[in-house]
Amino acid sequence: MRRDGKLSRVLHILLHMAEHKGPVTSEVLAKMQHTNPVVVRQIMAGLRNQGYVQSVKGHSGGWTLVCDLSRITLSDIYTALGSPSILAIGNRTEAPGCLVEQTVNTALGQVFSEVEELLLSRLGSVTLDMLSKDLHARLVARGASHNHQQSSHAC
Amino acid sequence: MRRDGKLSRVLHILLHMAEHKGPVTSEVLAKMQHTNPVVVRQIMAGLRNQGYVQSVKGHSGGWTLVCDLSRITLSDIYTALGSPSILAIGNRTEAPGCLVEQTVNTALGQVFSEVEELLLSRLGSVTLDMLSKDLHARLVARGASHNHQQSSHAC
DNA sequence: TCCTCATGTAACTTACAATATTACATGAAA
DNA sequence: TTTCATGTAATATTGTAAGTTACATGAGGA
Repeated sequence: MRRDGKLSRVLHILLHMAEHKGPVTSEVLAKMQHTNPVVVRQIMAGLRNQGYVQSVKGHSGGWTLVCDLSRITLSDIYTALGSPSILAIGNRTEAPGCLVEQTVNTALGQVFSEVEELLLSRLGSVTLDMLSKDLHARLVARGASHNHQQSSHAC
Repeated sequence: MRRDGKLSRVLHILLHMAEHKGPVTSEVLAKMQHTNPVVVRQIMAGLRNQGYVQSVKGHSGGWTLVCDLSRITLSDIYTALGSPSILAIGNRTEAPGCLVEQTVNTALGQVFSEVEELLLSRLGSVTLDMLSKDLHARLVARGASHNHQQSSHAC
């Protein structure tokens, strides 16, 4: 099954923006992800609507972070992306009136809800700030203590 | 993303078989699920390999349960199906050397593992027997206390 | 003013995995 | 020996994420 990579992708983008002074264009972000600028804009649209980032058109335009990283959790981001489906397995509903199907779907449905709840709660316990601090620790560990302008995560 | 419905499907099949004396053909099971007999055989192959069901060819052949329902959990079934992917969201690996990507993937990876662990543990806590008892409770609740031969879950 | 840069978005194409179908082989019972 | 049923490979269909194209909008700069 094909897995939705939007969350992973947008976090990569946000961390990059946090390291960068000034706006970043969709084209730069797209190159970083080996994808298309339009895909970047589509993903970022949700974050813009929530006010987490800002986009500016024209010369020296692009995307800028406009939020406090310590106040945004991964579940906020997940929600801004439109809460894509979490589970790759699900219930069939071929015979809605069938008691057997109802039995199965109720049992599985309870398990699935519990799992989704855990996922959201775990995502809610991680802030972007925590990820950013983790990134800096990795940069130091790699010995990449140059200034950020020509930082070592060109990707 | 398209969700894998094998687990839901195979549980429906197993509960049906539990209600039925004697072998059931793939064709009957397929009609019940509004699908194709070949799909049923493919799904059931995994269960047969684990010894949970038996298949017999030719006249009055078909599928039979050959296990104690109280000793088989939903996670056993899930495993017999080949442990299909659980999560619909995942990490991208466009830039494996990138520290940003490593940071993001590590954080998400931990969450994902925890979630998968919970799912397997919850599936492991439900036996087929429990589902079967639940089904009977529903049959009684509907007032379908006729004999099982012409039971009300024709689907 | 006009040109260039950048986003905004709809429409369309591609890629891929789950499901469905076809075709034919195998083997058991009537 | 005919019929019924499974076993399985090969192929087709379908649903969805991702990628692409095309064009509109709007903000500087020459």
